[in-house]
Amino acid sequence: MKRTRPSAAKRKSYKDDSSDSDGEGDFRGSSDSDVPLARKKTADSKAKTNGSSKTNGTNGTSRTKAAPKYKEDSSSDSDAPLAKKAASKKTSTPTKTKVKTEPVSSSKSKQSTTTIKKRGKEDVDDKSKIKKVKKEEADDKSKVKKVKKEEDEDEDADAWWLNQKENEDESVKWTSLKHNGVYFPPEYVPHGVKMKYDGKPITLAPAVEEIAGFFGALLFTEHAENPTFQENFFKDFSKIAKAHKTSPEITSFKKCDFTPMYEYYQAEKEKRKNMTKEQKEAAKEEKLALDEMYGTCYLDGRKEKVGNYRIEPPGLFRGRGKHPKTGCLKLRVQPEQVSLNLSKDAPIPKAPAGHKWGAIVHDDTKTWLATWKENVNDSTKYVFLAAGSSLKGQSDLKKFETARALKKEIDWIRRGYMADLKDKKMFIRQRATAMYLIDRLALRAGNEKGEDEADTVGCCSLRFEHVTLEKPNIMHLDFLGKDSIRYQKTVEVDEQVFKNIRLFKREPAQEGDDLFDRLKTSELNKHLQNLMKGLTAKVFRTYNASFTFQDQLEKKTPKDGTIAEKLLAYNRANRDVAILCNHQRAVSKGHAGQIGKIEDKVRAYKYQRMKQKKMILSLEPKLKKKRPELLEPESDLEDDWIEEHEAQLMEKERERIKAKFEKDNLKRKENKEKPMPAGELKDLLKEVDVRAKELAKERKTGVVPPTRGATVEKCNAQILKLDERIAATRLTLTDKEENKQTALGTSKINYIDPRISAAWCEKHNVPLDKIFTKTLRDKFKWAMTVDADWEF
DNA sequence: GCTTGGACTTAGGAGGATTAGG
DNA sequence: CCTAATCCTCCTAAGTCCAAGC
Repeated sequence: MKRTRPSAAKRKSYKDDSSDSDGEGDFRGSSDSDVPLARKKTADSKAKTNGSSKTNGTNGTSRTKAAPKYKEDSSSDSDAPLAKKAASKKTSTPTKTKVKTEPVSSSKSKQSTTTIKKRGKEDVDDKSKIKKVKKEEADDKSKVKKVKKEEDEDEDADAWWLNQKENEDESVKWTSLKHNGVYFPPEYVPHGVKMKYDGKPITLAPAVEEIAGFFGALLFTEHAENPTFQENFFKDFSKIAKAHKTSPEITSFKKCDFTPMYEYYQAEKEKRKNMTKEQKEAAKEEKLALDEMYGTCYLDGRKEKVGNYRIEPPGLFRGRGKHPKTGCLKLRVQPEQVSLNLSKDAPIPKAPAGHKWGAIVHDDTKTWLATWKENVNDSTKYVFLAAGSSLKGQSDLKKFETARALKKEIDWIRRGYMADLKDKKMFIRQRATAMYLIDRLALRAGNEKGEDEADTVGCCSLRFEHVTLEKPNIMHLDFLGKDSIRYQKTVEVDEQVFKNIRLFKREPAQEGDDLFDRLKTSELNKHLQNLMKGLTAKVFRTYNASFTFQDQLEKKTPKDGTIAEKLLAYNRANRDVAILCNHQRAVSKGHAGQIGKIEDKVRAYKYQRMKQKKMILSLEPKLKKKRPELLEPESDLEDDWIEEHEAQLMEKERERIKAKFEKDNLKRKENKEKPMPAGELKDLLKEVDVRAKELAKERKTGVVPPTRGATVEKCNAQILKLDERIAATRLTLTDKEENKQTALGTSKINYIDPRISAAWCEKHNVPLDKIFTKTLRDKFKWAMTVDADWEF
């Protein structure tokens, strides 16, 4: 069942579209829609949605709890917790979106600006454009250059992008398809390790042991600690245990102790790590053999890679966020459940011994090779071709061509929805407002979701509690999006958008009610299709991502920079896109430590700089007046730290001397010379002690006597060098900090037209493999033949 | 029409492989 | 050379969108 809006049925009765031609006036009371408790979701879940930002979470729960049931809409503007955010206000063009999330975000507001500022100039004939697109589309395709012959000579026949046939029936995906079926995970091999129940080891039948093992392997992970996960797991586990008549019967999760199994699997892991070279080699061989057998197929006579040919092994369903079914047992898939798709003339692969295939179909309008139903969510699983296959490549190309088509239409489309923001019909207003958000903020469409899924939203499914307003036109968004990733941004929106959202948030404003209460993604997409063939909500994401990337890349690339500098620019442009699309990753567990290390490095440089400065003063005391900056203490350099740092330096020095001494002696031995006496080493080490004392004295007096051969000039040069190093290290520091929770991969793989990257590499002489891994080069091979001047 | 589910893209994390740094 | 950090691949969940089915 769908998790339809609580008031879905009632909605009609009091908010019928036919009655709202009078615009804002129709938002009347009818407070009867009582929201099911199930709706009591909060946005603060999901540990990985960065604890740091959690603290200032302005989302629904806290405020709605306290807020009066029917508050004046104005109250939402002046909510206390938001007040301080006003600092983020920007007095700039209304369309500029200032995104304010984590510490550093200046770059991203820049990009939004550019995305936006082009609009509004040309005035165009709306309808005639549509026709034009088609023609241009065809032109663009022919522009794709002939392959410069490269390593792939014999693969020329595989270069589907060279002979793209026009007007081909798009629904037919292949004329011939042959493959070897799918690979099933090996049967379970019992290990006999006993879990404990009520403190005592308990014997389990293999089928039960296997499931206990699933949980045991996850012990001490977030999943195993999650109560929902435990509950779902235990329900399935105890049922199976009961069917196998364990004694005693397993009835209480609390009495279960899976640690023996946990330890067993840990040991297995360790074993795997310590495999000998030969064993590793053998494992590789095995994998290669499987790849050959199942990983390849023939599509229209061409050899192509299959993606996920392994049937998913049984295990515990690991739903993300607050998935109600997380922890449920995912059963082993039997061949009888699996259907294969191949051509009529293709030999039918043999099913595993003693088994039969569920069905054999010959559907040339489908790209899947195999499919089955999964038991937890009753969803369909597929085996598809790999990302580098022609089929995937073609749809990738099509996707980006649609996004490019949007680029040509975007101006009038934007003008259109901006005008619609004031439409009398509430439905149209909501639609326009949603389009605005999807376009400007790159939100996802936001389909309705079922009750037995995690409560996450996209644009059309936003609820009141996800949006708060702050006068004059600031909007705070805080909700869980796909994969329960938190979307938390503060943006400046168009005045009319602000007014509309305030209007949508009017009574009966209750937590749980939809912001866009009469808009569905299907209707939105239908409208988009009318504006442009192939246009759907997700195209805006693709378009904005690729456009932003190209734009930023152009601006950031230093024309005469080194490759490394250019790559930095590339990654920064990439990051802008990732931030736009809210692609996040968990902050790695070592992050804080790594930052600390780099900070220490900066401090070490500062320490050296301090020494140099003082040395200058010893050389030339007069400079105290002329260059007072020499007297200024370095920031962030505490006495305690210096002392410790020096101790470390000395310790390192001693280590170094010892190592060198031993190495020298080894050499002498080889040369049949006498080893140096141990006394020699002692003397060397004594020098270090002397140096340590000197340093202690310098610390006390603050005077650093010049080293041999030191001059003011040399010291100045040193200081300059240190300045540079400090700046550079600081840069990596901010870079790292900014990157810690931003994942660049997703946008690179799915949103950024690879031809932009290919052209850029060509233009700036950057080797392709610096930006695309082998798999990505393979996935994007259709895009690698563009000229340096290709434009998205 | 409206719902349901099929088919395909998009998503982050796990864990192994590789590279960098000490 | 060894270890830690980073990169890359695999895995499968979770979206989007559309068309079938009522």
